[in-house]
Amino acid sequence: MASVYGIGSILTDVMRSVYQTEENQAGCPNSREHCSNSTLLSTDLLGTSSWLQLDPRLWSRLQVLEWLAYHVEKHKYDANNIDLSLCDMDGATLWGLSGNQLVVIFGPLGEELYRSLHSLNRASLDLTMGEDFNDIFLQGILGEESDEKLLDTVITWNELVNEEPTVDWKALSDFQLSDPGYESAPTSPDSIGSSNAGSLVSQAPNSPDSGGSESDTETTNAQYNSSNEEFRKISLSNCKPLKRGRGRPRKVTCEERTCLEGRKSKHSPRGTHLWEFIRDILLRPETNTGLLKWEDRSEGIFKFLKSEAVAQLWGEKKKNSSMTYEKLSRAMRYYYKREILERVDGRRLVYKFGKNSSGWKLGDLRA
DNA sequence: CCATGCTTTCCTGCTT
DNA sequence: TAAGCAGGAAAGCATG
Repeated sequence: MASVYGIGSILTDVMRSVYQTEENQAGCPNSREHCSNSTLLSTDLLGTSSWLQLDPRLWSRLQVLEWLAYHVEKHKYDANNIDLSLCDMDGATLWGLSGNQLVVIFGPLGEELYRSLHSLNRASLDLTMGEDFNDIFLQGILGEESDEKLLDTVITWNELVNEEPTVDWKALSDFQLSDPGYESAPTSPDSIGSSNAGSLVSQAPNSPDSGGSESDTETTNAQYNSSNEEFRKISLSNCKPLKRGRGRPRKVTCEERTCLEGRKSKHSPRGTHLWEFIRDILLRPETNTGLLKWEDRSEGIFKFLKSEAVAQLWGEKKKNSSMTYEKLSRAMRYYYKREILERVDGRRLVYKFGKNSSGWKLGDLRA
């Protein structure tokens, strides 16, 4: 059993190995830490590391190890509790892991690692994008139960195929990076989905909620959605909603309701609002494939280019296949009163963010 | 259980 | 004529 401080030498070896690999692959890149192994190991571990200055998702494998070593040292954590074979990942992969996954891998230290990772990211993003963006990113980390199941699944699969019980980081990464709650919500086969081709989520008709109110239900979503149409057919025959004059009829049939009942979030933070959904499509070019465009970026004026497609995406997000632009626009009009949106008279499909909206201004993103 | 906020649905009338 | 807009009414649903 290695001593508490044994992690130093163990990680040193791993880091040296990674360092050599990276150096061989990319030469000796730009920074001091890549050019002086001894310097890196002696000083960077504790406090002045290159990882500290970077968004964690941009970390190299080496920087991930630096970061790990720093926390192991800092918390005098027993290195024997860590399977170093699981530490070989870059920052993007690391970022994709949920808190539970980090605990599974790193034991009690996982919690601290998770906090550290995301506080670092918050600090980094605060410099560049503003709080709203941070919230969006952080909200994507909430689907822990399903993540844990996925982790189990991946490990079990590897064991089944007689490999070392290592984690398929690529699979985990793909899942996580495409799963971050609301971040990846806008996915549909004919619009945004193409930009996410290959991800697990992009192939599913729905996507999680930014606020987490749905994010912990994703494990069951695919199951639910795959049988959704069947539920509809069955329910039409024996559980029709009662007729009424005006107002909102039941959206979910009784079977669907039964199916969904186990999916409620225990602690749903604020859900995603429509205006935030719209805003984030506008702000994220990779998901905005001709759906919306800025008419006047500085004034917050934007236009629907594919109104029905946006409505479909909103419907997907809200698990509502009957969403239309007409309904969506009604919700948009309610924002006028709350001054989240302002009217743009005489222009069809054009809206303007109001003073009670946030996160879209260029100043917000830079502040 | 209740109040509240945020939609969602339906509707009528109007405008483009 | 179709599509979109405006806004009232009523209901669903999550949350506190």
